[in-house]
This record gives sequence, structure tokens and C-alpha cells, in this order.
Amino acid sequence: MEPHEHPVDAERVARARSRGLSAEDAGRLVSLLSLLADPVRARILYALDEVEELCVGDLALALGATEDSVGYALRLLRTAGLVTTRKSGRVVFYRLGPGFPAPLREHCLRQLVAMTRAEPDDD
Amino acid sequence: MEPHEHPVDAERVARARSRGLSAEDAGRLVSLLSLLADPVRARILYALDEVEELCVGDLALALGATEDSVGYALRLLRTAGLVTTRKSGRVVFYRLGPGFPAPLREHCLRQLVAMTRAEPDDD
DNA sequence: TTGACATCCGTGCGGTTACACGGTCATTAT
DNA sequence: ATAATGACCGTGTAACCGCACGGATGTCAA
Repeated sequence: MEPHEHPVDAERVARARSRGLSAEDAGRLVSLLSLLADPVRARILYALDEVEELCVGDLALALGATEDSVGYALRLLRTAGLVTTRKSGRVVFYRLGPGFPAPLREHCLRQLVAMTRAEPDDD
Repeated sequence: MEPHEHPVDAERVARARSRGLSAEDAGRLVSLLSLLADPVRARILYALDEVEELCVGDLALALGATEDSVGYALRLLRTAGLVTTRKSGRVVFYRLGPGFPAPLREHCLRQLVAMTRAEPDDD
């Protein structure tokens, strides 16, 4: 099942090859988007974008999810450096990390959400 | 394992609840982002954004992937309505669909890619 | 018509991922 | 000190997903 050896449009193929996404860049992009591509994580990030700071229990309360669920989600987000923690007593507060990608916040979270709300164009 | 009944910051919880993402909106957002969160699909969409139109074989050639792989990827993208097809003889050309979300194209594809390239801030 | 080709489709398998459970640490109150 | 609480961690399991394989469809060439 080798790719055929007769490019139909060699010029476009060359352009796609040179200006396209490398496998490495795609990998980084995907590992980032994968973190957003989960209901709990997306809602957590969106909530933190709205109210700045929340602790685990309150987050679970606000989302109507189990603490286990948000705990697991926060584990991944924290590992990826997308959120930071502030510990006060036995309560741990979360907020969006300083290294949180601005375009991701501005466009992917806000704009995409707005769009998704407007267009009921889904399965 | 019920959420505790003592919100630490009741005001923020209320705000996160009212202005936050509903489960349904999150579901739609996630089903969209999930389509981007794959190396092959992301590279296909990016390539189509660059060169307008490509057939399956040329796409596989440009990405250095098997035709099976891009065939499967296109199957999902087509089902979701993100790409459209134009058939010429036995060759099928793909391009970004008319319903392709503009913010997704502008920001998620282009800006995020640029950012991901610049910042080696990943696992 | 016969054969070769580009693509699509259904299916099974392997790897990944989300989630629930039990145990542990640190902190606060009695 | 003991008990209770908020959160973390490691592990097992079940579901999901990408992908390869085989076969089917439609098209061009001889």
C-alpha cells in the first residue's frame, strides 16, 4: 500500500510539503489540543478563565462533577504546566498558569466556545 | 464521594456556575477539538488551508503517510463536514468545507501552530 | 470486456486514556 | 493525641481510537 508514484498535482504537493506542518510541530500542537479536548478539562479551564481562582472542591461543585474526576483532570493540567497552585491551609487553589498560551485562551477557549454555542452544527 | 457541602468561595462558585461552560456546550467544543487533536488530521487540514485542494494520494505523498492513514482521517473529517470533495474521474479532491469554522481556521490552526513552533514548552 | 488504478467501506487488533477505588499525607479541630 | 477533612497518588479496568487489512465500487486504458 505504498503511496502512488504519480503525483496528480506535483506543484501543490511540493508546496504542501514545504509550507505544511512537520510531524514534530503537529505532535506538539496535538498534545496541547488533546488537553482541551476533554469535557472536564475544558470546563475547568473555562471556569478558571472566568473566576481567576478556585479550589478543587469548589471546582467540582461548580461543574457538578466528582472530586475524583476534577482531581484527575487537574493532575494532567498541572503536569502540563497549564495551571498553577496556591496552597492555603489544607485547601489548594488553582488558576491558569503564567505560561498559559494566550492564543489558546483568547481564541480557542472564548471564540470557539462562542461559535460552538451559535452553530448547532454538530453530530 | 459527594462534593463537600461547604463551598470555600461561594461567590466564585456561583459565577463559575452561571457563566461557565455547560456540559452540552463543552461536548460540542470537545467533539470539534478532538478532530484537530490528531497528527494526521491536523496536518491534512493545515495543508488544505495552504494549497486549497489535494487528492488523497497526493495528500499521503505530501505528508509521508500511508494512503490508508489519510483515507481514514478524511473519512472522519468528511463525516464531520469539515472537508468537501470534488470528484474528477477516479480521483477525489478534498478541500476545506464551506462550513469550516473561520475562528478554527484563523486562530487554532494558524496562531496555535505558530505558537507551538516558537515555544518548545512541551513534555 | 478485461485489467489496472484511485478511492471507499467494514472489521479486528493494539495502544491509549478516562475514571473509580483504596491508601497516604498534611492540616485543623476537639 | 486523635479524629476528621481536603487533596494527592498509584493502580486496575473498561471504553475509545487510530490504524492496517481485505474486499467492494467506480473509472480509465487497451
